[in-house]
Amino acid sequence: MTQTPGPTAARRGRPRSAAVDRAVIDTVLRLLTEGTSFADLSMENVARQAGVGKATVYRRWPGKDALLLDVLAAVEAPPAEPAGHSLREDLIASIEAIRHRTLAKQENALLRNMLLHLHSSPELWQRYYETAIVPRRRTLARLLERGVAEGELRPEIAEDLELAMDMVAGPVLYRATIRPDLLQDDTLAERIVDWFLQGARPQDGKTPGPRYA
Amino acid sequence: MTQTPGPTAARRGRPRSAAVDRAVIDTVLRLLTEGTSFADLSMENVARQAGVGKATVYRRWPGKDALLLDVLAAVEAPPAEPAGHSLREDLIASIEAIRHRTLAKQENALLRNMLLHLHSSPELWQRYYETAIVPRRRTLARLLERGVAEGELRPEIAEDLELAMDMVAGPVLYRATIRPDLLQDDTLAERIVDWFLQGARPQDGKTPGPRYA
DNA sequence: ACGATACGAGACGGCACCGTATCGTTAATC
DNA sequence: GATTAACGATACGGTGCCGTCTCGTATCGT
Repeated sequence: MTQTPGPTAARRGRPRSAAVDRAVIDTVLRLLTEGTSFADLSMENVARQAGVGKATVYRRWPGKDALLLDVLAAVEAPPAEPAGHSLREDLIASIEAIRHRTLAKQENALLRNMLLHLHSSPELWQRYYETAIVPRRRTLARLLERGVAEGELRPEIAEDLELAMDMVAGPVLYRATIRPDLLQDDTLAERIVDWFLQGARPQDGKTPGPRYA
Repeated sequence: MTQTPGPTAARRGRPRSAAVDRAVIDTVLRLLTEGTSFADLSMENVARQAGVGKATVYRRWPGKDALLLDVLAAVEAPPAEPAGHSLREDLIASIEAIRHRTLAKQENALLRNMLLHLHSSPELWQRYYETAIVPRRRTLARLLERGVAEGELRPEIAEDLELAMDMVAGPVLYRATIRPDLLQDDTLAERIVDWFLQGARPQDGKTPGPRYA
């Protein structure tokens, strides 16, 4: 997998079984979903649970980090791309997608483990970030840019798109990580987006603006 | 510590050294700050680093979890309570406090470790949540309630105070956990609060409201 | 058929940590 | 000064994982 010996050259002998790769990766995902942390994952136990020889695992991956790298690559990128109706509806769909994704045990387990290793394993984090976060974020960015272009959002929003994205996605992601119990609310995405838009639309006439007491 | 044998009864023999408690807890905090995760912390190494006998540690705490419980209790509750000037300024100070706290390595390490064990160690999470999160949250809640009472914020905000708090604190906490690189901006708290207030103030006249395309 | 390679199973030595016990020493109370 | 308990140090047996290696078997190219 990570180190296929011959490229596409006529390889001799018995070929590697693709079923083994799947079995190992599926087992890791299952264990993570069941609450095992990265640290508690052992090559030994993974091999045992997958019904696979330990040497077979080491033949494919030199160690746990390399295996985890492939596990992250295996969680498929989301199709997403709401790109449909009104800005409001698309934003709601986008936030709702985040909410649902982080409610799923597997995604949640991956996220929490990756957050712990954000600093200690930059390579792992990089892979996770680009697989799981960047696509969603790009979708959201395009939505906001379109909103600005069509005059539905204040022009200043385009100047710091990162902040705008965090203003609308931050609340749900905060709950996803710190208060998962408050994530059940089905109307959450809608209420967040409406609130966000209230401060994001062009001001008609008298702008309230920062008022000092 | 967790299990002082005699209450205040005239204890015989050599008394336990308070310096040992501090040395052990300080060592744990140091190791965590240096990047060691909860899982990688071993009683053996903690004792060694603290210059303390292993049995001495076990005399105070039955295991790692009990020790960590006391470590969490040792991070002092913040005085905070801005309670000063305008609503806007108090909100900014409150958000800015969150930003600074999560920029500190020790707080950051604790937060990340706790997030991973949110589900697996509810007792630990409980302690951390009440020590580190609840006080800040209560301050923020009082601020918003006061804002509503004085007519600076829309009355509906009082109906779901949790959501309001997450709307204003979510963005910075999102960055604290997932995008620490975007947390350096000194004007961040101010911009978030102003944006938040723009959607949180009472609407004068024509309310934009949800607009469908 | 035959050589090459992957397979599951598991033995191997080594290592870090677990939690307990045993030293001689130290600092309290009686 | 005798008793009592905590101290640092260190040894103890036990456990789980590491990464390598060797079996006998299965599956491919030639």
